[in-house]
Amino acid sequence: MNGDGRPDPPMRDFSRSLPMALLRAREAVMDRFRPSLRDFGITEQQWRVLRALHDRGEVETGALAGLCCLLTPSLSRILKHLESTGLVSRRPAPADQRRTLVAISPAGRALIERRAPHSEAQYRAIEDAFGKERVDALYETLEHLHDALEKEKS
Amino acid sequence: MNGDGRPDPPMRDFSRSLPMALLRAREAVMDRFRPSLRDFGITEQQWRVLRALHDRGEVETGALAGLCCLLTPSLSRILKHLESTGLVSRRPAPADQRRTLVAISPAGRALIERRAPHSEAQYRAIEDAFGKERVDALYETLEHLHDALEKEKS
DNA sequence: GCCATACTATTAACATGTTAAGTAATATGG
DNA sequence: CCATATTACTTAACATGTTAATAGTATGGC
Repeated sequence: MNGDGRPDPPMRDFSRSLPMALLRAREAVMDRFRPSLRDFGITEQQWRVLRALHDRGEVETGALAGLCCLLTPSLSRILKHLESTGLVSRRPAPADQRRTLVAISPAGRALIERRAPHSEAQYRAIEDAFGKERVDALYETLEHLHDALEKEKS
Repeated sequence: MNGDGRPDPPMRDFSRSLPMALLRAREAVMDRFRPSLRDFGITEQQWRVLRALHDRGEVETGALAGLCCLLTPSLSRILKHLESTGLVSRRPAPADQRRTLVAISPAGRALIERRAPHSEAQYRAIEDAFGKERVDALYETLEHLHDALEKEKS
C-alpha cells in the first residue's frame, strides 16, 4: 500500500491470471487421463513422444521436441528411457551426423493401440460433461491465442 | 493397422489433444512472463505462492496448495526455499499443531510491488495481440470446463 | 585444406511434478 | 483413557522443466 491506502501498482486479482486459468483447466483434464497412463506405466510426456512418432514416422530430435512441446534437454532424457525400454529407436542421420532420427518400435505401437480405447473413452466423457461444440470452440480459441502470441516474436 | 489397412482403434489426430492444446497455449503465454521472472530471480511457482499470500494473508499449507495449483510435496520444497530467502514465514497453527500457517514477509511484498508493473505490461501486450474480449471469454470458458470436470468427481 | 563460426544434441545443476511412504498431532470409538 | 484411524505435512525416489555449458559436426570464407 502507498500513503493513500491504495495498492501502489493496481494489482490484478489473483483469479485473473491467464497461466493459472490455463493450468487449472489442464489439470482438470489430466485428472481424467492420469489413471490410465499410470496403469500402462508411462508418463504423460512419454505418451506424447510415442503419439507423435506413431503419426509422423521417423523424426529428428529437434522437430520431435517441437511437436511434443518439450525442451530438448527433457526430450533427451525421455528418449534415453524409451530406448532402454525398447519403445523407440535412434540412429544418426546419414546426411548430417549432428542430427538424430527417432522412430517408434513395434512394441511402442502395440502400447499405443492398447491404450487408445481408454484415452478415447475419457475424451467422450469430457465431451459429455462440457459439450462437444464447446470443446471444438476451445481448440480453435487456443490455437488462435497461440498463433497471435507467436506471430509477435519479431 | 489391421488387415483392412485401417487404424485398429480409430485413433484421434495428434493435433486434437486437449492437454497439448492447453499446454501449447500456456507456453505461448509463459514465454511473455518468463524473462521478467528470470530477471527477478524467482520461478513461476514461487511467484504464484507469493501472489496468493499477498492477496489472502496468512493461509494454511493445504489451502495454499489448492490456491496455487501445486501438490503439497512441491509446495513443501518451495516454502522451504522461500523461507530461507526471507520472502515468507511459517508458524504452527495455535489450535492444531498439525497445521502450518504461511504468511508473506515485507520483503516478499516488496518483490511483488517491483515486478507487478512488468507483469501488467505483458498482460496489455497479450490483450493487444488477441483482443480483450477474447481473453475475457477464454477465462470464462476455462472456468466452465474446470467446473464441469470437477463436478463429476463423484 | 584451414579456420572461425554456427548448429545439434547432450550433459549438468537446480527446481518442480508425481506417487508412495513416513511422521507427528488430532479425532474417534470402545 | 487407550488403541486406532484420520488428518496435515514432510521426505524420498524418480521423471520432467529450465537455463547454462559442453562436445561433436557441419558450413562458409579465406
